[in-house]
Amino acid sequence: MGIPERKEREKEHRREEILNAAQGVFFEKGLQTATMDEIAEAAELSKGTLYLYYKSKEDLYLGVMIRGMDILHNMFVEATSTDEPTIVKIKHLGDTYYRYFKEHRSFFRMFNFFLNPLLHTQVSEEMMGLCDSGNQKIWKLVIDLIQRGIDEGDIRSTVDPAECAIILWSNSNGIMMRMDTQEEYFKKMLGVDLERVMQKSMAMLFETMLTDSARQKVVSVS
Amino acid sequence: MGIPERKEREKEHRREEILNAAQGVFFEKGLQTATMDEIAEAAELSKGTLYLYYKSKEDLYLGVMIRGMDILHNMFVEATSTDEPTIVKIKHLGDTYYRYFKEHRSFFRMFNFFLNPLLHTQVSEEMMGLCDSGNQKIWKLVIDLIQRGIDEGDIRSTVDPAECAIILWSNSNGIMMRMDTQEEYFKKMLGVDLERVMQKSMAMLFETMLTDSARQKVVSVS
Amino acid sequence: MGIPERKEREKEHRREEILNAAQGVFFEKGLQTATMDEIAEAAELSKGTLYLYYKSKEDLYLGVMIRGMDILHNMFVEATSTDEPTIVKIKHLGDTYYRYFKEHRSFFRMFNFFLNPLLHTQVSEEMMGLCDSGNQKIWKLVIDLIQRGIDEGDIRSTVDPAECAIILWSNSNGIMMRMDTQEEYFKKMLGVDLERVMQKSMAMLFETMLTDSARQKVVSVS
Amino acid sequence: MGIPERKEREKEHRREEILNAAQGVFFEKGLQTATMDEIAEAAELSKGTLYLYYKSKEDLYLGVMIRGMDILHNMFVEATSTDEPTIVKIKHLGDTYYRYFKEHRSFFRMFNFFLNPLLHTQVSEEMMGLCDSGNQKIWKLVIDLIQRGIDEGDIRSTVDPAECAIILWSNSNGIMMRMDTQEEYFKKMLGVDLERVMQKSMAMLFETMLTDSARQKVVSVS
DNA sequence: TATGAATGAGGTTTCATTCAT
DNA sequence: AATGAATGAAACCTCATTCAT
Repeated sequence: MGIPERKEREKEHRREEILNAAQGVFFEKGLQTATMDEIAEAAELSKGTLYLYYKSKEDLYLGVMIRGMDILHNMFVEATSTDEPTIVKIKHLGDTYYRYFKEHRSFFRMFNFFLNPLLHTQVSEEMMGLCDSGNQKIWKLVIDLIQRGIDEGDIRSTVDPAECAIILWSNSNGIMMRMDTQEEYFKKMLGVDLERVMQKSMAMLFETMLTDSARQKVVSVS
Repeated sequence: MGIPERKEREKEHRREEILNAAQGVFFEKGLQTATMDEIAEAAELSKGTLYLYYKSKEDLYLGVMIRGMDILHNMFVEATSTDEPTIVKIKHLGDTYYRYFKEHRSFFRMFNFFLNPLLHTQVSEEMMGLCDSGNQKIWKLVIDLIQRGIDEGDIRSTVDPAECAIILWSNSNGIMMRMDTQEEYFKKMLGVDLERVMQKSMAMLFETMLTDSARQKVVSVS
Repeated sequence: MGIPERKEREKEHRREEILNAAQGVFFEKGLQTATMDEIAEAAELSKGTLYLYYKSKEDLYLGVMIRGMDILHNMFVEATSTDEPTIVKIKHLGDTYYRYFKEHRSFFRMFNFFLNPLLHTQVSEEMMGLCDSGNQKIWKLVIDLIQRGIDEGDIRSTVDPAECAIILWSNSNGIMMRMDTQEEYFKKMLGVDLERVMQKSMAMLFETMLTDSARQKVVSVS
Repeated sequence: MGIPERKEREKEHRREEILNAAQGVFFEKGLQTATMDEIAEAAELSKGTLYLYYKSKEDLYLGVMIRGMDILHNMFVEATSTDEPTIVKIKHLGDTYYRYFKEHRSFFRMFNFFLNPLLHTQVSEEMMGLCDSGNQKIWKLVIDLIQRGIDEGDIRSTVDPAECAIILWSNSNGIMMRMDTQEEYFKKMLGVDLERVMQKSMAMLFETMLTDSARQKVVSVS
């Protein structure tokens, strides 16, 4: 009794070790450039063994990406585990996503990279399922919070919480992608400081969602 | 008399034919999966000839992408070549970008794909220069129009036109990227119609930029 | 017990098989004309496997060449493992090199071909190291023997053994290169028998090195 | 009358220009690495035109090489156009060849490179003929001079002049080839100064050829 | 005569994946 | 469970030579 459990634990442990190795390689090289040889070497395992635990290179990539999603989720949970007003928490979510971008740039990149469907043709369904549910968890957290903002009267009742979440995310994510790869270019070409742009646009979007009564609270807080 | 000119025309024509072939292949397969063999076959030319006209696969890719940028630019020019009020033209730009997304999806994808710098290491400087200038032309057009909106008193003078353009674009582009690959998914998972989201978010952003006096004009127009 | 050893043996065996195949192709076609496809086919292996064992075509070439150097070294060792007088052994070295030229012509060619540094840019450092040390071993053997000839009073003490070795080799090697490619040509054009030329020139060089006392020994021997 | 001659002159002039261009490229890159494109560009002509004047890249290579042979021949003629004793002239030939090696290194290399028959499969018969006759002219000059040395009683009558020429050339050429590519290597590995080796070996060979009476002349001269 | 566009076979090398052990 | 040798298709690119104009 307990032997299969131990085996299971060991297997899980090995999966994590492989993921550690893959993470290092993917961070440095990206999906296309990374090779299974490099990952195997980093994991101090044979290439064959990798395939024992993950069905394809892309599955491995997704495995790492899911880690990144978990990190973001945890950061979101933490950011909203205070006893501040909901409206402030929502603001914190935005800040937190920006912090995620800054501190976990490689995960941010992986995530955006993988949105391109042409680039993952070998993903297994299981992995895709895991990925979806991780994704969903995050959206749910954000949407629920916005809903609560509505319920509490700080966000206009005309706002659809899911739509709102998407807008906030699309906007900030879009700018961050530019920050990631073209911050200099925008600075030179248009004389624009992307970080400031993001702050302003987020503020702008926030404000349009707030009820009149909420606006004053936020002003006094920030 | 005119022989070198004809030669030049023929050469340009051949470049276009190659681009046609490449476009078909890239649209279907993407940069990574497409092969020079396929493009050569589609162009009914030898592979060597391709390299006579374009220095690398990535240059060819950029060549196609620049077509897409030209198309967008032309659509923008057309959309603003009316005698409507500036503020309405700005609104049209947004609609036009959405139409571009709908009607020239593959170009839209190429463009977003190429923003990832990891994926183009073989681009020639000339081609990159062409690409940059095409890009710049579009930004300039949008920014100039916003500036005019400010000058005419319809857009708040506190708005920075470049920042404003970036915000509008980031937001719409971000949502379109989701529409492109995950429209169904968002519908199922969150019950959200992304198209509606985009319309709403654009409207929202627009509104925050308008001066009080302008708001009434727009309302009466739309 | 013994399993890793057997694996190692098999691996070494495979390396040898590949070298066998490469040798055949290089002998026939030379470095430039030989293709990895041909070698792979000759080895009845996939091209990829070749690269598993050798890093480049040039490494493979060096691998074959090192065989040739080993053969020559062994012939030299054998030629000097008699109990004849040193001075006679030195003479035997010359004869042996000529026999090497006759019996291992292709190796002789490879060796001379590879002296041109323009033609090998892809050689790995390991392989180059092996090559150098093989080369050195041969020079050492010759030089040591000449030194011994000096010590024993048969070769003049004014002779520098390394210089002497170089002179002997340059001379014979130079003539052999002509024999290899232009024996007929010299016969027709100048009525000269290159083989005889080589014998004579070697004899001439030998004689100038000998001490007076040694000359009589050699005369009585040959 | 005169028009065909002028045409012929112009054609010859164009051939020379092409050769100038080819020489520059071959000197820098060697036969294998040089491309017809580079040569065409250097010649400010189209690639097609090159083939109008020379049948193949290798013919072009030979064309350049023949220039080098002419240079050497001229240097030899000049070196022997004095009123010094024949035996001194012969010595001068050796020095001249060394000067050729030093001052026209690229020609020296071309010449030795082209001795490898595997590397010229596309040479036309005409070109090969030109090459042979240039070669022959040089050998003849040397051999004739040696013969004169014999006739004048300075070189032993047992010496065959052609054989002697070959020996002298093989020896010096062999050492020069090492000097060209491995001078450092020999210095480090064996502590040998190749230049000194060459001087010594040449001196040694000379001496063995001289009659007793001639030896004293040389001593007094050098 | 001169052009230069077109060819196309061939070059080496890479790497995700499989499978016998 | 783990290995790692083997695969083989495909990748991008080059370049001597030809030929229609």
